[in-house]
Amino acid sequence: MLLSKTCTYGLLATLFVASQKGERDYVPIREISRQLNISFHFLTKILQRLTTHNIMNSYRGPNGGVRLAKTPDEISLMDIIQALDGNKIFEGCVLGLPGCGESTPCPLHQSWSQSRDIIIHSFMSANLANMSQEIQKGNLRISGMENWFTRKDD
Amino acid sequence: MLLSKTCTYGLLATLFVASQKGERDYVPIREISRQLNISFHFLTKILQRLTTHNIMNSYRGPNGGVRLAKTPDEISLMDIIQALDGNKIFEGCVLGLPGCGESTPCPLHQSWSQSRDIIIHSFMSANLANMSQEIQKGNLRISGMENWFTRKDD
DNA sequence: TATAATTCAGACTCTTTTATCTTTAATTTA
DNA sequence: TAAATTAAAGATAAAAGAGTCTGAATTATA
Ligand code: FES
Ligand code: FES
Repeated sequence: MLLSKTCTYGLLATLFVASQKGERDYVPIREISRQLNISFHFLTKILQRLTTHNIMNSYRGPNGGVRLAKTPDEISLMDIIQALDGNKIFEGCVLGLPGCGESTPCPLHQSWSQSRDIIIHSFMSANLANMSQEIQKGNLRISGMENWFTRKDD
Repeated sequence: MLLSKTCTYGLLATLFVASQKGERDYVPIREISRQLNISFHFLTKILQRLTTHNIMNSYRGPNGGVRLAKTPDEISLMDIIQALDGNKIFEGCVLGLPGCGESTPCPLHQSWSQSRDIIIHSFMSANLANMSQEIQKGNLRISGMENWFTRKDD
């Protein structure tokens, strides 16, 4: 897998928060958990990390929850991925050899570095503003059909 | 990580075997282990799986070891990757959502499917014949500098 | 036939990831 | 102040991946 579970959950949750309409300030984690069918406690930990990375703000107590720490156009998917998975996915040799570069290429370096650049560029240029618009229009989905059923709370 | 450790070890070992010169039939796993600095027993299991997938032939006893089951141009890197990591890497949504396609795209589908196609094409078109030539010429490396030191046998 | 070299097979341990459970702290509201 | 709501924090457990260990089976060679 390119992205860890932690990372995909973080991405989905952030996209969910970004695409929330309405005047309320904070979105409760429990609601995100239910809508996206992600374990509440697990999601809490993930969002805590996003909070410490200054991608989210959190607030405790009634009407509390999380919200974006910046405007949606200032947050790229790459920011979230790096906060949760680090950049070990994008740097380093795909075969695990020490070092990665044109000077000492492994057999996959040529094709991989090309693909990698495309992926990195995509993740950096994709920000929450663009995507949340499309999500609100219904052109993009951030959940499967499992949330047609309700998740049992944990 | 895109590829598991199992998979990268399998790729390196296969490339090593393919780039062996000489008239001997089988390459002992212990020698591959030493040259590539991979745990012998772990590598043994990996090569067993490649044997059952008809990528390698094995032979027991003195002068035994493994060899390619087909000619190098008949084995692509994709064959090895699929034998060891399956195709779950290449199929399915990068965000873990059920299903992946143009009809129900997730926010990363556009960029990911493009990158994915490039990667798949690279892995399918790269065969052992091409690569072992380059390795023998010294243009490609299949190990880091750790094999400048000897690995303690396990 | 005895011995050494080698793969095969399975159980086992260790580590990381993923997930759950419980308690604590902060905040609002009545 | 008391009660309810919510995130924070930590302990624990389950699952998967990575790696180790031991013994058995096969084969060549002396
Ligand atoms: S050296 Fe292997 S991917 Fe660059
Ligand atoms: S739907 Fe997510 S990658 Fe295709």
